[in-house]
Amino acid sequence: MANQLHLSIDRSSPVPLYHQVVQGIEAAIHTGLLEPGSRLENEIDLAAQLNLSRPTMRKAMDELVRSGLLVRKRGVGTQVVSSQVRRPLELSSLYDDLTNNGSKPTTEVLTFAHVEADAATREALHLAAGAKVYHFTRLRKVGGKPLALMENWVRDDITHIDEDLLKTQGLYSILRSGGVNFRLATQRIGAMVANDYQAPLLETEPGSALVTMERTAVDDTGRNVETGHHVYRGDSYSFEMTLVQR
Amino acid sequence: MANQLHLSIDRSSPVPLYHQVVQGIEAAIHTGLLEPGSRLENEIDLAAQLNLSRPTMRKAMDELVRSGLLVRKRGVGTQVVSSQVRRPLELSSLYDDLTNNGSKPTTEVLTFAHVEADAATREALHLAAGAKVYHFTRLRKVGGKPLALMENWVRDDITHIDEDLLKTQGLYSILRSGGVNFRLATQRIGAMVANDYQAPLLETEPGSALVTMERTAVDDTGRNVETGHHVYRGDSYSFEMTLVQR
DNA sequence: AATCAGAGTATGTCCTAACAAACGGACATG
DNA sequence: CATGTCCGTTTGTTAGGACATACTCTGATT
Repeated sequence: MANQLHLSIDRSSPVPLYHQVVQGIEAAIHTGLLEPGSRLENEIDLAAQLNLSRPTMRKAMDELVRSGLLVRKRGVGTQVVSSQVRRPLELSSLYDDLTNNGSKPTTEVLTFAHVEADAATREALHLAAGAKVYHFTRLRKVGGKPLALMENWVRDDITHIDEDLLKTQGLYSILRSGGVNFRLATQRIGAMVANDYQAPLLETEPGSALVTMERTAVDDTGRNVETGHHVYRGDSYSFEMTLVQR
Repeated sequence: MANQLHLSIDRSSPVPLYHQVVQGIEAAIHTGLLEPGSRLENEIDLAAQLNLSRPTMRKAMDELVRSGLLVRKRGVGTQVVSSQVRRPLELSSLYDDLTNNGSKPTTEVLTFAHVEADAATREALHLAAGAKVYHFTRLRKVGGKPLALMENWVRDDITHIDEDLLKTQGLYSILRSGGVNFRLATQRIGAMVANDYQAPLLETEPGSALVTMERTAVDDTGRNVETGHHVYRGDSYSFEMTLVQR
């Protein structure tokens, strides 16, 4: 039970100590060194072994508990959560998701415009009347098979966007390059049936099931940077997430 | 700018100080006392005003940042980012959601059985061959209108469950009364079209859009307590959540 | 006048220290 | 034998201090 996890802590690294611990324990869990259900040593001993203070050790474990990898119980100890914990739903775009999975997505830009924002967009992005936005629709395919139809509105005072850029990069990657630090996003997931416009583009039948997602993303300065309305083929996409009780 | 938030901290309360601060600031934001975009005073002054140490104040603000209500920036300060931040997706059941919203849901129990678990269920709940589970399907209505069709499998070594109980209480409420402390859940959200079995029950047409959700919930001892497959009417239900970049 | 350096400010990280509360098992008691 | 009480263990909460780092603004220099 006294699982010896020999992590190496680099005090000269710019990476905070607690985060090094997080990465170390995550790695130990994923490589199977720490088995699901096994108990960790207590915080104080672990901290002593790594020459860290208890608060630092605790902060690391806090993160792991939050992300659902560990479970703590007062008076008992801390153990690795059993079962196969999936990647929690993070602030990432579809493009990120797919490239992380090893697929190679392609993007077609169906429409692209730099126009005055309509009322709904102004509301979503908190813009004043007369402000302009980039408005475009894209079709994303994986392995030649269409997967998602995406319509987005992006404020134009962040970075320049054009059609060529959108073909080669995900939207979030472009915005991050433009200096945007995303902090949070609100999204809503639902369902609809494909209409006559969507069906041929997604190479499916009108009346087939689609997953819908509406999302608005906010950056660290509080600006609502982007809002979008996406639909995914219901037979090949679903949202998977891990919820952690706080 | 120096927004005086006169919170009252009760040191004799069993509620931790940092959590009292969280609740106080949350309340201030929701009542509009703290406006979106406004800057808070710095951590040290706030802590001093409430007679708290900086770590305690910081822990409170950490939680608010995690939940997406505040945004911090080194060298600058902390500000309210709110806008219309919705309730994040928590580990709650539909019944909880609805009762919290003031609606009055009713539940019909369509089938109920105490049976040996099939292979898929044994895998989902990590049960040994021959173990028995409660298996039941329920139809949930709000205002007389059907909203969700739910099929669940629950291990039987937790608490007794019967049909009458399910009519009057949500499943999670029953399990919590049985001593289960939920810690995390993995869920997957997708879409499908209603089939001939689902459509009449949900009082909709075959071929209309449904939101699907599969969920497996884990308690604090690492047991997979419950797994379920739910479908919701796409025209009246969607999942809303706030994602926070860590 | 434009640019760069530095002071000031606020959050970020890390430490030592202490007490509280819950859990589980051992032990004593009826 | 059953039940309740005590105690050691482990996490939970809180304090107070120190230094690091990033950002903003101002003043000095070119």
